[in-house]
Amino acid sequence: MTLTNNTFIGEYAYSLDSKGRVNIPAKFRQSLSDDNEGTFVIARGMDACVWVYPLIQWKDIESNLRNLSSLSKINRTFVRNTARYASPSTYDKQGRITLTPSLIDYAGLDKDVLIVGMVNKIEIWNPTRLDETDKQNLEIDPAAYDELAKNIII
Amino acid sequence: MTLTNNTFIGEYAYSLDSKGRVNIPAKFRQSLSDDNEGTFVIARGMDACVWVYPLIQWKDIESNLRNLSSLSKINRTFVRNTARYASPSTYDKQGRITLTPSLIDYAGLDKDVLIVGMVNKIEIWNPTRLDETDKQNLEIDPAAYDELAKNIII
DNA sequence: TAAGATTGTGGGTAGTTGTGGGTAATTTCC
DNA sequence: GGAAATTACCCACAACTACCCACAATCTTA
Repeated sequence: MTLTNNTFIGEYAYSLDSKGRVNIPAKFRQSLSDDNEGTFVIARGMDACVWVYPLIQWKDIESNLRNLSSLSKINRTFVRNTARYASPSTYDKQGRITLTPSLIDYAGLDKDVLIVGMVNKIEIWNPTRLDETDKQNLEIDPAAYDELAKNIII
Repeated sequence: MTLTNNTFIGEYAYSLDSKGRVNIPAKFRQSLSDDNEGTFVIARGMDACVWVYPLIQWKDIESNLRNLSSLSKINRTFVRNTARYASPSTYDKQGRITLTPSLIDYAGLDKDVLIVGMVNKIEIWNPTRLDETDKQNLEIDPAAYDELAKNIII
């Protein structure tokens, strides 16, 4: 059984090897549509984790970035911050992508990593950091959830 | 794996040699379409860095500049500043382009340089200056920045 | 339950990439 | 026109990356 293309849910405990490689869960790979050519784009997450986009998702972002004129300083800063830490990575015959040292450092990744499906992208976490982030997020203002309720039904 | 043609993302720490040459990252060269004939146009960046355009991208800019009427003073200044310091540079068999002394001076480049993919162009930075610029950019209006991010980040 | 297929993990190797320097051709300047 | 400086082209090497193979654990299926 496969869900919608390029859709990722669930959580997996995998390991990062000495060469900076992590496995992409088989279910995630199966969900990838062919036009991604087995390629993801890895980038800095807004939280302390690595974001992994299917190639065609990233191309959307890229074309939006392309339309921002570099005459404006805020545009330059935004494009730089977004593109700078992003890099394409195709998975090998064993289904692994290679992370960059810079991203491993940013996310504080160690041997054990947690891979989380975020529907349209994937997150790679250091389990300890995810725990900490979770605790902080418990303090989210209930009013914020009320606001969210206007936008989504579950 | 190849991304979109003439599209550059990621960050690379390379070095400028005694002859003023810098390597163009292999991934960037692979992304270059054939009609560029291995040629870039190097120019002054709006920040304290060197901008490196693929030839055909630069041709677009040229035709845009052509359409700016010289009746307006700001147009004249802008066209002059843009065109004045620009020069083409073809990479050698090892994939390196040669920078002009004027641009090396403008960007304050030393041995260690940082090459940053900016989607439609490349930036070459002195790492120290980029750090400083990053710090200054913290003063950017967060609301305006978030508004930008909201429309682009997936 | 047993056999086969799939999946996650580790490591070796050959090709690619980044960097330095040498030499010949070209340009500049007196 | 000739010397000096600059530029373009070539070669060499070390470090790294991508690709390949191997194996154990898990899941699937008959």
